[in-house]
Parts: sequence; structure tokens; C-alpha cells
Amino acid sequence: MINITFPDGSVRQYEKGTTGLQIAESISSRLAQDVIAVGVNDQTTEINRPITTDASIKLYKWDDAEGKHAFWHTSAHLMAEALQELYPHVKFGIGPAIENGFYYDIDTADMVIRENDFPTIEAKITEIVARKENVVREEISKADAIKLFTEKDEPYKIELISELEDGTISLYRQGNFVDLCKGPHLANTADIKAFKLLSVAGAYWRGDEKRKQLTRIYAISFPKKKMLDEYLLLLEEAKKRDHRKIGKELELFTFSQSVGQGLPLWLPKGTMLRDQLEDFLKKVQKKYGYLPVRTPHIGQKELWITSGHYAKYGKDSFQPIHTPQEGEEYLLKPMNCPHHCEIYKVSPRSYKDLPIRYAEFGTVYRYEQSGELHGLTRVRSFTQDDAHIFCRPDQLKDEFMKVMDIIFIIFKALNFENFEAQISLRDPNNKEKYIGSDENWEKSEQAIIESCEAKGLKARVELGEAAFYGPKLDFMVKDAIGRRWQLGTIQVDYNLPERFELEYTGADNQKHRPVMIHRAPFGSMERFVAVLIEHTGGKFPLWLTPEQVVILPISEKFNDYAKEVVNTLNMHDIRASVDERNEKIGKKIRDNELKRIPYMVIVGEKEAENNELSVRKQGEGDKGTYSINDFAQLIVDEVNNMTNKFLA
RNA sequence: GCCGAUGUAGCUCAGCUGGCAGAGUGCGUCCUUGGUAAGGACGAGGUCACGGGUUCAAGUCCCGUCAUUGGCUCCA
Repeated sequence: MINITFPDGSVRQYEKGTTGLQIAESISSRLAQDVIAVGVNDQTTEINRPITTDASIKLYKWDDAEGKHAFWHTSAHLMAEALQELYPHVKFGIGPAIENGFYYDIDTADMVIRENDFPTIEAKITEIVARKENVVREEISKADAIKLFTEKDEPYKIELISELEDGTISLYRQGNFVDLCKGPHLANTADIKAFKLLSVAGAYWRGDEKRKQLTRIYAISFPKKKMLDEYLLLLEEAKKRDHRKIGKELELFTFSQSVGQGLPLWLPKGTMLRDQLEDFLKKVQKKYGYLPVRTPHIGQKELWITSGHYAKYGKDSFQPIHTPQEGEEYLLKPMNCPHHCEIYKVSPRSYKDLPIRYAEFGTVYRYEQSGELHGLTRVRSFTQDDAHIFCRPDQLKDEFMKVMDIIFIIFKALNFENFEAQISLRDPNNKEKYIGSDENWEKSEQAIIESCEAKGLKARVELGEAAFYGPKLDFMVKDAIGRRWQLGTIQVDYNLPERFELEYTGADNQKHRPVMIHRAPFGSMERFVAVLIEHTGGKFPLWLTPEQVVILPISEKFNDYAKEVVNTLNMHDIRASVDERNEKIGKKIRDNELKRIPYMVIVGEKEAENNELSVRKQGEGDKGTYSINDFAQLIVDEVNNMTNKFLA
């Protein structure tokens, strides 16, 4: 007999060789149905693997990441099996489970797989699932594994095996398909009830652009058909919220081929929205003692040689602009910090002056690869809500925490209730990738870690994700349909002050180096607006939305009254207009609903006579009758409620 | 930059095995002057992304370029 310890600490005895499935059966038949994988002493394994020693176990279901992982991993093998049967010549790369589904990388030789081929592949998968094949684990020696895959002529597998330790090589076999794999897997492919191929793309073998590009097929699968339907619905919802689509519909921004790729043009309504965001952050920053600055869009190349950016990014940037007479070289600025450093240097600084916080909505230009451009989230010209804090080392932690406060205010004001944070440190095994002394790196990293602790912020720590000049704290928000977006960032930097020879005079009358904090709560205005669009589906909060109120006259006879109303509302700083079109009221309501205008005001004979308004709220309908002043007050109060509490 | 897909009216899209370029919506004019999610008529609007080729004939087939797009790589 062996002792099995459950997550709640209870211990039960089972016969030696009992499987996870049998343990689940001994608890409930429902659990036995749902269990997908078993954690045995923190190692995830199959539910049909015999357990031979005392162990603590966890039974994983679909709701557990480990369960999904095993499910999708087997699904990847299943898809590979189908591909092998349909296209016997394909060579297999890797086929892992990912956050939402899985993929398999295959070498198709000259054959091209297109999305048109998906129904054929899906039909084959359905056929295989009906065979109810068992998934069987085998362990073989390295030599045997190489022999097997040499016979099968699978060069990518051989490459993978040759890098593995001998003795622990496992294979998983189902039907005629066998794959090198650590596992764990489902016991039988029949559990995969719903399957959908999602997209096909090129992917370099092992992520190396010098190696062959394989065909990657993305897919997802579920234990129930209903779950697949729900997932597809979510994809539909994401499509509806696509900021590129809504940006066009609501006339927020556009791109022009004549202007150039990745160079967004902000239309009046988009600009109004963005201005609201900028004004709000300016007010918050004012409260926190920031000083506004402005700097030009270009600067001498030497500026970025000094900063170290030129050495790292110069070749892959927009190339220098030359002055016609002197042949001097200027760069479009890829970042604002060097300019701000020069502002710092404008006069000698005392320790009493610090911290100094310079803020600028600074537009920068980066040559992103053409394949990487995407709507407003990845562009070649964007505006950072940038600021640089120059402080004494003893002020660093305090300043860092104040920046965190600003970021929390922004997230709260914009209803991003769910967010995560990531501390990005340098890769200790790869120090040559970074500039700056070990000592400074350690100090910077420590400051970030301590600030998070002091603020009670649980942050994931990632090694090797730091910027090349310093560690950083990044914030990821979760939007209304559960997708994660990276937004704000805070970075500690000892290097630039060194490179620009920034100084202050200490109380000891000696020269000292300040520390710099780079920070951008929104990240970039372009990206932030994109995320905001997808988060809200274009239904912006009242204080941000470009058009807050539209007046809908019942007929043209009441256009004049409607214009009076607009004038009054405008006097209260309310963004309002009249829908003067010769349309019936139903049509006007419909069109303005689709434009996601928060308040519609209907005016006809009754309202004009009594100096009243009939108010209608977007998505809710008729709200009854108001006097003009009461309505104006309603809007003003609603806007104030949304923002003023953060500015008090 | 690389691999795949796509590019037709302002927008969303149809246009089969090559044979006179279409719809809806938007826009303009007129009729209608209305009460809480689409009133009606007429009209304008196209270098079928661009360049080349095959063909009696190309939106359609082939090649190239550009852009968009799904990924890969990259991301100060």
C-alpha cells in the first residue's frame, strides 16, 4: 500500500500501482470523468500512469492550467496525426500547448497549406477522434530514439533528441503516430470533442531567422462543443471591438498610404478623446510636482551616441537627416530622455533642487519592421506620456512609489480594475547585453523590488527582460473581455546620468550623480487609445467621449430650439451638437446609438414650448424630461464624479 | 525583414469555369415634417491597388511592386 496525500492535507491509502484515474474514481464518478491530468509530487503526469510510491497528488481538471495544457498538447499530437495521414511527406517540428490552444510547426516541403485546407484537416481529425485511440507513453534510450526518428526521416525530431540527456526520453504513441514528447497527455484522443483550426503562419525553426521557415498551424480544442462555440463567440466579440474597425467607424484616426505606413493621422474626434486623456494626466502630474517641458522632434546624432542608443539601434532606425550646408547629422528622436537630460544640465543643481520631474507628451519615431505594424498598437510615430525624474539615490524609492501611485490613479480612472505587474531584471548569465556597472544595476533592481514590496504590489519577476540600460516595472491590464495588454512602464536608470554627466552638489559640497526614473503611465497615447477602444468597445466614459450629447429635433421646425440647447450646453463645457438631418426620429436615434453617443436629447413641440428636454441614454432608452439647466448639471456632475476624486 | 492571405464606389462587401462593373450603406437633390433603434423617389460616385504579361477579350489567369492583414523575428 502507498500513502496518497491530497492538497487539503488528508492522506488515504491505495494499492501500489494505483493510477490517478482510479484515485479520482474512488472519490467520485464525476471527478473521474473530469480529471485530465494528475500532479504527482509536483510533476504533471497522465491519469493512467501507475503511482508506485507515497506521493502527494493533485487532480487536474479542465479549469486548471495543467489540465488544459495536457488537453491541448494531446490535441496538437492529434492534429499532427491527421496531417501525417493527409500529407505523408511532412516533417514535424514542435507542437506545444499555448495560452489559448496550441500549434504545430511542420515542414511541408513545396506544399503550401492554406486556410482553405482547414476543413479537410478538421474532417480527418474528426475521423481519427472516432477511432478512440489510446495515447501510450513509452520510454526509450537516446540511441533508440534517434534510430526510430531516423527511420521515420524526421530531421527536426532528431535534432531535438540529440540535445536531450540519455535515459529519460519519452515517446507518445497513438494509432500510427508517434511523437517525441515529455507529456503529459490525455489517455485517449476521444475526449477531444471539439476542434477548430484557427490560422496558419510561417515560423522559423527554433525561432531563428537564419533557419528554415516552417508552417505553423494554430488551433484550439475543447472537451465540449459548447465551449468551442463560446470561444468562437469571444473571438467574434474581439473582432467587433477591434480598434482599427471602431477607429474607422467613429472617425477617430486613420492612416494614409501617401503619408506612410505606421504613421497615424488623428482625426478631430480622436484628437478630442486623446486631449481629454492628456489633460487628465497633466492635472495629476501637476498635483505630483511635475514640470512641463517641450523639446524638438529631432536632435544631433551625437545625442544618441552619448546615450548609447545609437550603437544599439542606429542601423535599424530611420536614417539621419543631413543639413544641406554643413552636412551635420540629425536623428528623428526615438526617445525623449536625452533632450530632458540637456534640460537638466541647463543650470547647476543642488541637492535641495531634487527631485526634478520633467514631463512631456513627446512624439518619437522608431523604424518598426513593416511586418510588425498593427493599427495604433504598433506604429512608427507615437507620443509617449513621458517624464523623467532626476533624484538623489536616497529619494529613489520614494519617487518610484509616487510614480506607482500615478499609474494606479490612471488605471482606476479608466476602469482598468484588473492589472498585473512584471519586474524585468537583467539576465545574470548574459551581462554583456546591458550597459552600465554591476553596482548600478544591483541598486536599480533593488529599488524596484523594494518599492513593490512597500506598495504591496505582487509582481512577477522576469530575468532577461530588462531594457538594455536598466530594469523596469511594467503594467499589464486586463480588458473587459479578459485580454491582457501591456501599458505603463517605470524604469530606473543610473546609466544615462553617467553618460550625460549629470550632477548635483550635495550637502557635502561635493558633486554627485542623480538617478533617473523614466516613466509612462499610458505608455504611448496611440497604444493606450487602442486599448481603451477595445476595452470599451467604443463606448467611452462620458468625460472622455468626443461627443457627449446630441440633440435630435423631431422635425426641422425645432432645429432652432435645438441650437439654443446646444449653445447652453456648450457654455457648461459640454460637447454637444444637433442632428439636423431630414430624418425621422427613429432613424436619428438608431444612427446616434451606433455612434455610441452617451446622451441623446429629443426636442419637439412639447419641449420647445416648455423649455424642456427629453433625455435618452445610450443603451438604456428614455430617461424622462429635464429642464435645460438640470440636464447640464447632470452631465457636469457625472463628468466631475469620474475625474475630480482623483485630483483632490 | 521572412512565410501565408487579402486589395472592386467614402464604408461593408458580391462579382462562378475570362465576355457591357454590382448591392447595401453613406453622400446630393426632391417629396415627406414625423415622438424614442432604419419613411420614400431620383441622382452622382470606379484607373477593379499599381506596373507588366498571356488572350480576339482580363476585375477574373500569370509575374513583379506597393499597401493591408494573420503569424515569425524584433521592440529604446
